[in-house]
Amino acid sequence: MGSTRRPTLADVAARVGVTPKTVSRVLNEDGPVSEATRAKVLAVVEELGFRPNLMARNMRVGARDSTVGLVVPDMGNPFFGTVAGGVEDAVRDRGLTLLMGSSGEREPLEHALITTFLARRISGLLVVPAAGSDHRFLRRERESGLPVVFVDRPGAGLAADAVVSANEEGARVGVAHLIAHGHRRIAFVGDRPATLYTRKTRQRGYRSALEAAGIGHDPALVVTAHDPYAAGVAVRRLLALADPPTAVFAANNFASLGVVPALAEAGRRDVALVGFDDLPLAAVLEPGLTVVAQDPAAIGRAAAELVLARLGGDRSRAVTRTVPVTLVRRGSGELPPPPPSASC
Amino acid sequence: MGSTRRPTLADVAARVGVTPKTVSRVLNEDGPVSEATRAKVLAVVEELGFRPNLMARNMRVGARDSTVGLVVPDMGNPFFGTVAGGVEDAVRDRGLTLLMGSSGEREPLEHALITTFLARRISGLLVVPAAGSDHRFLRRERESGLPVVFVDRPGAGLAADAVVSANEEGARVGVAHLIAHGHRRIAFVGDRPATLYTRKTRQRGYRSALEAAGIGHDPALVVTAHDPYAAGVAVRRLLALADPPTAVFAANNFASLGVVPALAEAGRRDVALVGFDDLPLAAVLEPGLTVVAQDPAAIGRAAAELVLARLGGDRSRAVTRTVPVTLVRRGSGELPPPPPSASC
DNA sequence: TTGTATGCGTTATCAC
DNA sequence: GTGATAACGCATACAA
Repeated sequence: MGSTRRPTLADVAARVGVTPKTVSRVLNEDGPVSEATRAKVLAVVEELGFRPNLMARNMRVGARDSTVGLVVPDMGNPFFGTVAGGVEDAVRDRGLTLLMGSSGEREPLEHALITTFLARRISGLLVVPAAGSDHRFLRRERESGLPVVFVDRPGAGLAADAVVSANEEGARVGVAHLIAHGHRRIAFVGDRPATLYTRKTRQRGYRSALEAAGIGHDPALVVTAHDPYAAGVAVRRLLALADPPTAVFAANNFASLGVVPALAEAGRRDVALVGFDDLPLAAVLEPGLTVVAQDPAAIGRAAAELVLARLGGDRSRAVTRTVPVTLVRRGSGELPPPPPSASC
Repeated sequence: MGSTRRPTLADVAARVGVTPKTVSRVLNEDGPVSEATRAKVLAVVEELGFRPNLMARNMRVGARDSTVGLVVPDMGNPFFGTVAGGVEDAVRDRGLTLLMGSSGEREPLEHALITTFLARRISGLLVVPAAGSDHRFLRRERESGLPVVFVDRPGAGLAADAVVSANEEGARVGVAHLIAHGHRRIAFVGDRPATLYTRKTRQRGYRSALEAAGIGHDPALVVTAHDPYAAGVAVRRLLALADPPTAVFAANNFASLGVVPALAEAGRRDVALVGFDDLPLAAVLEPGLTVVAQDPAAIGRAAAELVLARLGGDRSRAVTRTVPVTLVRRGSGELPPPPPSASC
């Protein structure tokens, strides 16, 4: 039980009465082979259920493994899952397989995962860098030709390709949308840590929209929350301000997930809301949630294509691709501010 | 450029002035090594940035690759993403890496993916079988000792371990919950194809709850929908029946995603609803969506543990593990039926 | 404590 | 057309 060794090239060869190399030739359509032996080989391959061992094949002189490694913070997050799907789609046709792991947004785990991938001699590396992680240790690899692409956020300490969403522009568009509907007191609920790339760029978009409209920046309206609960708390606090916001920009979907119920529970259907990143039930809410939607599948595909291009010999300098976002109007972002009333 | 060959065991050995085997001993803490050479080896390993080649290591006599393969229908689905996360967590500590791919619920793709995984000589295989796929082709592998675990749905044509949710019981509990709140006309919105395992088992639970309550089964209340849109259409049709349902059981989250907006648009806040599988915004809806929540991370972990146990030598017969589900009350499932009125 | 011989399954090279 | 030989990077078994 559990011990029937898989057939090898040599087994097939022996059974046919040729050398392994001939079998190899048939399978890889390499050198010339007589039609007779060719047929015989294929027959025996079928009979024995022979499958070439990719480990052995990839171990040829200097060859890399036919895999690409992908590190994400969390596979359960549909954003990263969809990114991964995009990567896999783009990579599969080239005979590459996806090696995947999650870092839990923790630098040590990310590092360990990447190290394992490198030990496997992956053909390309795609990383959604954890906050604060440093990729200097990848320099040697990059120099020796390993394609590295940072996804969703740029990496640090390494000149490598990157694919990101149009974060700043998306936030600007989202906030400008609220301004266009008459709002001037607009809160920003962003991720923690505040140094996170997506947080910073989106906040920059927020500020630039305000500036473009000649609206002064009020630091009291900018809050940080790392989960829905914290976002809910933050919103309640905002609404309790002496001069509260009439609109909220939720800079990611954890923020949206907190802001939406907080507004609902407070019975504040008059507060406008635009979220960054789409949610499955966004259209079902009342009002529907207006969002700046990202395109995670496109991000994954773009990242994979960069890896493939590098693998194909593209030695040009590192680029950053920006994937467009889309404003999806569903109601919450089109609410007008309350009519100006006599201040108490 | 791009051609500095990675250092090998031999390179390190040469630089230290010992044989490769000695270096190997140091790295694997195998045989005895003098403290002097040990230190020297480690120094050179560091200096050269040497990383053992896992491909080569795994190619030892009869050894399998230190990976497990996971095939899911769709990585963008947070359910499967979370399953994958559970698998990875459980597997990582044992030094195994996750090889992942999505089948798009299509049998040929699933087959191709598995074949590739086999060619890589994975140590274990986890599959969420696509509807209608047959796994007879895996018999040889199973017999030669490859651990195979079906996830979320049992496989066909192969005696292998499986991990599934408590589908039947969950549906029974969900429907019984509606019955307990006074409903007797309860619709069932299930997946397509109706032969899908999860569809069948959940429908069985639905029927058994009805039977237990002495409620006759009305085929007109059972509908099939494969996406939110179809589910919405189906619900509208149900509500237009002469004797419409007062409650709906949505047997998966695509169904919920269609039923919720359909009820909202129809202004039917009086229709009770219980969904199978949780949704991120479920608590935010009005009323909150009552669901039978699955535990995808636990499913992934359980599946991985089965693989590990088999890898550890467990040769007992194939088992099916059932992961419990939980009824989460949020409002929609606790709505009473409308008071009986004179029929028109 | 360290070295030698050998093998894993495949492909490259060069010969016949 | 086909074969013999070496090599990829590491580990196992046995010697020294």
